[in-house]
Amino acid sequence: MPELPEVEVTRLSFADRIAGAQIESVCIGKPLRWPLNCQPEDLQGLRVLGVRRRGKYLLLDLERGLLLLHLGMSGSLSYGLHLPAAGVHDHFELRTNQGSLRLNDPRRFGAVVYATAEQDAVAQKLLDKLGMEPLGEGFDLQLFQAGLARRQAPIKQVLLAGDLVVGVGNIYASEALFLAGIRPTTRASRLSRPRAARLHQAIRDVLARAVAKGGSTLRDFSNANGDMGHFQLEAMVYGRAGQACKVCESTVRLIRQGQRSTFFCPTCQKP
DNA sequence: AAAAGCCCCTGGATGC
DNA sequence: TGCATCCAGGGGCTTT
Repeated sequence: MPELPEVEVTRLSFADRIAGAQIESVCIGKPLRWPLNCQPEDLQGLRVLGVRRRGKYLLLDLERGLLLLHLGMSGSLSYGLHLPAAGVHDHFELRTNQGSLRLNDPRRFGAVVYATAEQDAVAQKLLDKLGMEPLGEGFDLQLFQAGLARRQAPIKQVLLAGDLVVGVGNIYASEALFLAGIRPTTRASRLSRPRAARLHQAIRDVLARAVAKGGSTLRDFSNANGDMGHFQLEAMVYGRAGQACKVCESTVRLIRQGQRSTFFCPTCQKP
């Protein structure tokens, strides 16, 4: 499910309302990807200072330490004063005096992990390997070009790896490569600097537009208010195998790369 | 170091 | 209707 746009849209949908809240209790459901790394009672009484995002992680800053939330493939958050009764796929709930934050995640690839600080071992293990943030100032073109130059893997898989640039998942990798006119199978190191620059811009553009559209809702994504996204309607290639390219009318193709689907237009996207 | 495969888990769609 | 198979927005770990 959630790539950078969906995570950011989720953050924006509840960050203001949870800021300053005091944690009253914490409920745990079935195990997620990793253990919470503290006792639920340890969080009682702490204030939530704010919510940041790093890649596909949400970072809840607490007055002591922070919670790292990851939505995995099927996770979504809901936030409100009166949430409906918890269901079988609700696996974490933070109850505060300003509302409850609840994680629903059928596949349980998501995670909620407590770290005492961003520098502690638990947080660093998860955050240290993350690449540049594509939105904002830190997405340096020269570093991006240099990073691509030393990778022999297909460009699609370099984007998905997340150690060069974060947040680009399976939907937006296909979409960004379409916008840049680059075939997903092209080896990253073979891209000319102008083409790499075009991809750099395409990544920024597609992610920013997706955030503006509330993200993509393929089956069940919604933000913490339950609102669905609309960007999937604007996808140029993702999910459109066999259909006509919206630009040139060639048939959009589907291939497998690293056990994931990749969509591209054989005419608009050059090797 | 980098790349490729496997695996975690549940549910929906499709095919027989 | 029932059952098997495949597929899904991620990414850590192990092996080459």
